[in-house]
Amino acid sequence: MLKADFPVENSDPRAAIADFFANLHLGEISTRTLDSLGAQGRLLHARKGEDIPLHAGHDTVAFICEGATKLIATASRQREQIVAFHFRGDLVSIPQSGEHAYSMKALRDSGAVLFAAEAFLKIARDDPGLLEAMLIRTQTALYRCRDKAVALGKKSAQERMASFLMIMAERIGTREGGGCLLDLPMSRRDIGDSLGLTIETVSRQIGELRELGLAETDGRSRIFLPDLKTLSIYTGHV
Amino acid sequence: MLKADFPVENSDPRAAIADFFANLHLGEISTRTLDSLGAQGRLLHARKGEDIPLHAGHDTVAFICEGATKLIATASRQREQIVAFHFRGDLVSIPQSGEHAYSMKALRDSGAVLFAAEAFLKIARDDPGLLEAMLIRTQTALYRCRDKAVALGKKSAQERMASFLMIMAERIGTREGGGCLLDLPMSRRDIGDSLGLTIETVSRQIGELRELGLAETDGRSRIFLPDLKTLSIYTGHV
DNA sequence: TTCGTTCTTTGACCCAGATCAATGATCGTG
DNA sequence: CACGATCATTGATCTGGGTCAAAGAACGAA
Repeated sequence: MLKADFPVENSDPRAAIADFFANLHLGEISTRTLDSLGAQGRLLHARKGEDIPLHAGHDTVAFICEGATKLIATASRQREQIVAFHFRGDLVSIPQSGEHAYSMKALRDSGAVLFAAEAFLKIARDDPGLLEAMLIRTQTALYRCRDKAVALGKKSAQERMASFLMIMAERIGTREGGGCLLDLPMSRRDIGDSLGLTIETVSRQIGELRELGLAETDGRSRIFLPDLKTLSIYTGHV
Repeated sequence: MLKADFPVENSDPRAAIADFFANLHLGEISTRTLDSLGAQGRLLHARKGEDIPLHAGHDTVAFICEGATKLIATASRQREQIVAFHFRGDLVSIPQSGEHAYSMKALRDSGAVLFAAEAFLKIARDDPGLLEAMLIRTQTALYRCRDKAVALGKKSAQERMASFLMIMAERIGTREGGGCLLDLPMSRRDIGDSLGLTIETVSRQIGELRELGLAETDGRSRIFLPDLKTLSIYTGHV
């Protein structure tokens, strides 16, 4: 099991990769491709809060095998925009150079397989299925990022909060009675840094949704959404 | 010539596609792939301000052959977030269904070849080079979108304006003396809808940059940036 | 060139959400 | 299970950029 014995810094990634593909509907994977990926990938585990070190000097491709992570773009000291959250089964690509510096941190104990993007692409070049899977995943990431841009550019604090909860409900929620139960791995600060808001505003917006009967909180991380239908009205979509 | 006789709604896209690949360093393209693309693609021209109709009911892939376009996500009536600007040589993928409705408009007289994403992918599946080109382009779009998310989430109006000008300088600017000359195809409203600001704020920020000696305007569209180095300090990056 | 329309600039004022400041809840640890 | 540290909530106040309003430029058409 991936989570068995932290901290593990390096072991054979082949099994993790096979698992990743087998469980996550990324389609068939040939033994040859698996061997190549196993040889190039670096499996590593990070405890909650720890940094997941990216390939220095190279673009990185990461498979998230287990846990939950945040991808952070640092605009300048003390201004960190969370660009995406990732969960089990997500595939992330991170540029080395560009406008901003990126880093990745574990929100829970997490496992990931990292590749230098170049090496990964070299393998994918010989396996159209892998290349296509990668393309589809990248498109999904792009579409999500565009949605985030709309939220950050055009939505009120309440709309952002409602959208965030709806997205999380879809990605990691569990149906519970008529509603949806969330166990959020990220802090209020993380939510704020993702939505372009402060922790205080996040807290106030959750408070308002609570008063509207659309969210029930339990501790720091559990949120129950009794009525997704009504909540969706508050997202500011058409 | 693409711009010869507007409005042209449909003609053989094969030549346009060949041109697109030949001029824009998308690598080699086989005759077979070109034939397939030619058979599936819809070449269309749009005058300044016109809508570029996307495939209804399908995800769309678009090659921008000529001109300049904006990709708009509509959150709700009267709230349009411009998700990206595209120029000659850009490759755009647009989802049909998702959180928001997307549309594409020409900022100048423009030519584009459109594909139903499914049909395009089917062709690309037999041409790993094309698939890889598509992947690279999609990654570029993702990286740009993340930069936009950082701007929208964490930057002040002035920083967004400076970043915008720097990005445009890189994409469509022409070096002129020690500085850079821009002929922006988009209106102040477009800039505002792209940066999450109002036209008034955009105008005021340009005014401030003018007073700082970092921008000289001439008419609505021409902006000369005499000192990119200093301007970059105002972008809010590290 | 002139006219009319549309786009841009500038000014006055306002508000959503940031900032500052406590207080209260939660949870990991010994 | 009690302590300390971190995280979340709530309240008071401030401000960057939005909104409203009115000139003033720029461009297209005739």
